[in-house]
Order: sequence, then structure tokens, then C-alpha cells
Amino acid sequence: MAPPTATREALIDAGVLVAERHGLGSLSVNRVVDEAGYAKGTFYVHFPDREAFVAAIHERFYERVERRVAAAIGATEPGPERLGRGMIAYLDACLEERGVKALLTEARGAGEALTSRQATFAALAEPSLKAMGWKDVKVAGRLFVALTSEAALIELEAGRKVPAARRVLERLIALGA
Amino acid sequence: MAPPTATREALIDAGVLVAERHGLGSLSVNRVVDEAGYAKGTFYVHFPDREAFVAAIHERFYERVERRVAAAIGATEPGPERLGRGMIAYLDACLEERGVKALLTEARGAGEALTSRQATFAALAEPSLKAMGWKDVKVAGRLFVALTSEAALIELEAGRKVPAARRVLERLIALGA
DNA sequence: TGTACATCAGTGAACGCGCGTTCACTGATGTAC
DNA sequence: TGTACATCAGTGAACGCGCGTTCACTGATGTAC
Repeated sequence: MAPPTATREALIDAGVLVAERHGLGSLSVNRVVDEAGYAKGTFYVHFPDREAFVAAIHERFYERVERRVAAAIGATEPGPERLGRGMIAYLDACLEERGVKALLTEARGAGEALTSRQATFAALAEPSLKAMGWKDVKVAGRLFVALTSEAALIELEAGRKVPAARRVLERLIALGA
Repeated sequence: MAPPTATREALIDAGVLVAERHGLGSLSVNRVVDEAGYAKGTFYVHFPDREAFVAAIHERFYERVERRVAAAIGATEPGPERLGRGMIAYLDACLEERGVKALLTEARGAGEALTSRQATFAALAEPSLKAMGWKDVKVAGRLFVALTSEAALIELEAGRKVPAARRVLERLIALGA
């Protein structure tokens, strides 16, 4: 991955802003450089093409969230507690990222089922689900991530923590344990 | 809504095909009329603009699914049984719709939180959740729809029923009752 | 300290392309008399 | 039955526009001698 120079970061910041305002599909190089206040050519100094830029936006977002989740679960044994901690860290991290709603809603492209990052989170949940006695952990993991991701979206729309959403998830984890 | 003339239907069929192959974002009028074998002008005989066309695709899809779900739950009392029946009808209906994956994955636009149709399904689930003793039924309903929708996606990717996914949902309903 | 040269982020005009939309038209079908 | 006219789905050339990408360039900074 490219080193985070100031200009590169500024372009990504602008990209997140534009995605939030106009949607990921309308995220054009023109709009990004306009927003960031650079010339169009500068964009291509830092990114080989538009696609790589969008990938970089996702990269930065999920890297941050992953860090938070990893820190929260630490060395906790797989099980409901770990599942719950991971979930809360995920929600908190999403809420902290400014204007990232578009990444959660519009992330999936034509071909791909999940972003690879979502698959990472699903894998992270699997051992806990297994420890809780669930069969079909692969599928259950993916469904759990979808659930958490929708809760993150609810909070991003509200612009704040939504206790009702967290309560539902907590209760599901408790019931499932 | 416009009456379903043969040409109109053919254009929508072509649209679904194109969306499936290239994604909703790359669904262009050019590609649709190419696929359907009509002149570009014909498109504008049947739809005022591209946006209305995309709306019509969603319309047709969700109308069919809604019919199935309504038929399945019939006059069943709100509760776990109704929730389960609705869920299975939803999954079956999605699986029957050819190439509609893109609508489930890429449906959300820049501004909107949910498609209005998703909100309809959430509302349909609420009484059952309430009967099952859940608080926060608004949020729980939305999360339940997200869950079911992800399961539908798993099945669409597999191209067949995925019993593991249905089992997880059934078990969650049973636990939540 | 001064001069010559290398590096490289940043510039912006220019390109070709596919896009959504318009519109004057064609020609088949139906209706009036 | 034959003729004149109305209707309207379908046509396709033409438009202006924003897009992604290229590239010869500028000019600030660092290095060599």
C-alpha cells in the first residue's frame, strides 16, 4: 500500500465526503479534485486510476475498524462475550468515521458477494459462534456481520448511538449463547 | 404505474439482465436497448428517464415478492409462525426471480436509508416481533429484514436453496419467541 | 558560497468516449364515411 | 369495398456533457562539486 502522504490523505478525505454527498457511484475524479482543491493531474500522481482510489477509501476505513475490533476483543476466549465486544467496537468505530455511510450501503459491486473485508469480520465471528454451539458457522458468521452492519447504518443515519439497536443485538447474542 | 405492455416488459427484462452482468451503476440506456433489441428512442416511449426505469425494475421485483409473502402469511396470527412463513416465502420468491442479485446488493442510493419496499417488509414483521415479546420492534424489524435479505443473497449466489442459512434464521426465530 | 543538475509532486489543457435525452420521422393499425 | 385521416409505438441521427486518462510542462527542493 502507498505511504500516506498529506496529499493522498486529502484526496481520500475528499473522496469520502463526495461519496457521502452523491453516492459511491457518482464519485468522479472531477468531483474529488474539485473538493480537495487539486488539479486533475495530481490525482494520477497518487492513484493509478479511479478504481484504485475507491479501493483505497475502503482500505483506510476497514483498516481503522479492524484495528478497533482487534483491540477490543484482545485475547478474549471465543464465546458470547467476545462476540459482544467485537460488535460494540465495530459499531463505535463506524460511528467515529465521518461520513462513511456510503461505504456500508453501496459497497458491493457487480460481481462480488462481499467485500473481502466483510469476509474478514465474518471469519472473526466464527470461533465464537462455534463455541456457542452453533452449527453452520460460516453462514451464521456472515449473517451476524450483515446484522451488525445494518445496525451500524442505523446509527450512522441517526448520527449517534442507538441503544435500541444495540439492545437487540445483545439480546440475540444472549439468546444464542 | 404504466400498464405492462410487451415492449415495456422486454425492456425491464433486459434491464435486470444488464444489472446482473454489469451492476446497477453501469446500467445504461444504451446497454438496455442493445440487449432488448430496440432503438434508443423506444426507451423514451415507455419511460420518462433512466431513473424511472430503474424504479420500475425495483417495482416489479418487490411487487412479486410482496405478493408471495402476503399469500404465505395469509391470516396467520402475528408470532413466530407468521415470521417464519414470511421469511421462507421471501427467500423462495427471491430465488425464483432470475438475476435480481444486483437489486438486493446495490439497491441503496446516495440519500436513502432503505428502499421504501424494504421498509414495507420491516413493517410486516413488527407485529410478530411484538407478539413475541420484543421491545424496540421498529429497529428489530429492520434488522430482521436485513438478516433475511442477506440470506436471500447467499441463496442467489449459490443459485439454490441453502438449508444452512434457513436453519440459522429458523433457530433465531425459535430462540427469540 | 555559488552553480549545475536531478528529482518529483503538482499542473491543466487536450483527447476520445459513452452517456442521457430530444425530436422530426415512419409505417402499421384502427376508424369514419 | 375503397379512400382519407388519426393514432401512436417504434426509429435513429444528432446534441451537449461530464467522464477517465494522458502528457509535456513547471517549479520547488535536495544533492554534487
